[in-house]
Amino acid sequence: MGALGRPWFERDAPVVAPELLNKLLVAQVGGVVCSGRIVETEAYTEDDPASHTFTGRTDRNAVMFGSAGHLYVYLSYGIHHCLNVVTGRQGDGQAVLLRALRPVTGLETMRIRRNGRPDAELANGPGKLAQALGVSLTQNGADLLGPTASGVAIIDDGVAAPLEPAIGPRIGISKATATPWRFRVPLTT
DNA sequence: AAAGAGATGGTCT
DNA sequence: GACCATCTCTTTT
Repeated sequence: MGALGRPWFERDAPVVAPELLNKLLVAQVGGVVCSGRIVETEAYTEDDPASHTFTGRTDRNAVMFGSAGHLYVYLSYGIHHCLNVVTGRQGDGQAVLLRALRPVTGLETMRIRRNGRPDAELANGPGKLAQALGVSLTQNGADLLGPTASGVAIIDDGVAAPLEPAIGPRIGISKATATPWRFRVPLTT
């Protein structure tokens, strides 16, 4: 139980992505605390054609070039928000996209935010989990390691990352589609 | 069960 | 003006 140190994140995204599995993402928005266990991630690096940072630093992706352990939020398709954890050394331009959570606390609020959708569909996608937690561009750049000062944090509650995560190609991209940088917690029996 | 299309807006060429 | 790190609803097998 406890916080992860910043050095823990100062490694390449493809290394951090599988290790983020089973960590808790906690968000306090509007006085309500919601949390979920991270069950699917994707890695994006600076020399990766599918990454927002591939063509260099811009206003939008500036956070990705910042220090590790911060939250990079962007608007996807003009409708949804997607949450990323910045990794690597300062100036690197790497991040891990959080693709799915298993809801742990704040289910009632999540159901409302997700418009009464079935529990299985509360946070089983990158846009869905952002909506369920109530996180949007307001939290872009938030420090995920501080004592909840930002309202969003990643916590290690002692559940280890899976020894053999399911690995596959990333989803929803048109470049570098063969790179196997998507990681999932294996289906439990 | 699978495939298709519309929504919707910031970012970049 | 094109392109999306998506989601949901509708239409078609």
